Amino acid sequence: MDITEADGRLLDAAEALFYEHGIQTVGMDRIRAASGVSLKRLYQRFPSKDVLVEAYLRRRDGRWRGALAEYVAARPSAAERPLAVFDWLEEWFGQPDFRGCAFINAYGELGTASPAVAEAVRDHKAEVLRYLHGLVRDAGAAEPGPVAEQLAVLADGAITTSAITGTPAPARSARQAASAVLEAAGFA
Amino acid sequence: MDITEADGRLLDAAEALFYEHGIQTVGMDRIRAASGVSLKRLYQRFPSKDVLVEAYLRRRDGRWRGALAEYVAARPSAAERPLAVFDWLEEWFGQPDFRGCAFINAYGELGTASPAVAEAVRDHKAEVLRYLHGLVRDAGAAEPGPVAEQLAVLADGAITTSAITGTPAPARSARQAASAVLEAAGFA
DNA sequence: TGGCGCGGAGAACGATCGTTCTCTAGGCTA
DNA sequence: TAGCCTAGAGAACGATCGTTCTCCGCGCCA
Repeated sequence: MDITEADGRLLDAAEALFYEHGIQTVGMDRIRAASGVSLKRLYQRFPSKDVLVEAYLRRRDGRWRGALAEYVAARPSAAERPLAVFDWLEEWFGQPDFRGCAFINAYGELGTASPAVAEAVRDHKAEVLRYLHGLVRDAGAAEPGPVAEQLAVLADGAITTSAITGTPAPARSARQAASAVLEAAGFA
Repeated sequence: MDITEADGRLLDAAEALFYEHGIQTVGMDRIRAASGVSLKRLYQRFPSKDVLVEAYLRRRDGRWRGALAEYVAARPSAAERPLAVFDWLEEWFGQPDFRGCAFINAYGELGTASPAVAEAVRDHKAEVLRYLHGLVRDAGAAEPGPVAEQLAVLADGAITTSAITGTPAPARSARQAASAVLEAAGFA
């Protein structure tokens, strides 16, 4: 097993365990067991749990936004792409391992204690907002900023509400609200 | 110090510490120190940390919804009360100790591990939705259900977005989106 | 006044955690 | 083949946590 494979297995195990059970309840030894990578190697690649947690968040950020962007980009017209975000959310919410936003969860758990985690979470949310801003702009909005911010609020609200209630329905509520927001902003 | 005072001091200390630092990072001994109640008494009143956590969440639920309802009820006309919710949120977000939704944070941390916590969180969100439903109904909506769900999503989104970005601005975004939702539902 | 029970302070206990250390086996080089 | 470097398995260590126990002093009742 070379180093890149070990990194991948470690991050895969960390992501699965941290996301499902929270960060503090998952010990390093559990990640070793799930990944099959020895503890020595683990600490060679990620010198502390904090570093591993930040790496987990940053890799998940890239994958998450990549999957969203890929789904949305498949829509032929730019006008329907902002609402497509909420269709993607609904699919995500229906997956059995869905447990809310990894970043919001991490922030609630460690936002006070770990500046690195807090920054990774803020970066993620900023990137999502930037992405929504582009979608809204390309859909033809004169002033995309306020609309993008409203869509970001709706997306975060849908994620947390769905996580707690256990149903994908909030995605549809958020989509309907987003539709009202877009209509009020002047483009249907 | 009698029992009701000890309970109050314990719950005050637990609420301040759990909300600010998260639940797992705060030990029972820290709650003892902050409350001035001996460890023996603490365990007499709350036989385990889980019980204390649930009590913290349930008391906070009542206080939080009470404060919101009091603020909103001061609005003279029922029609403006749904939007007043977001004015209250904005005031809350501006307070220095604001750190997001205690229930979402607790759910992210312990939702998998503690069924009692998960249930308390779900109960809180259900009560908030019920409250919003009443506001929307009293404002004159023919079908208040979908509108109330959209407002609930907006409120949760505003709370988490504000917690992470550190500004009260998402309350205004959510308010504007709520206004669009209400307008689209037929009552301006 | 003398014994008794309750409450407080804090030590103690067992478990767990993040992190490091030890020991050993195996593969590469000369 | 002999020596050495690496890596893995897992013990070990120090800290912390939830929870319980010990010890002591103070107030109450006969």
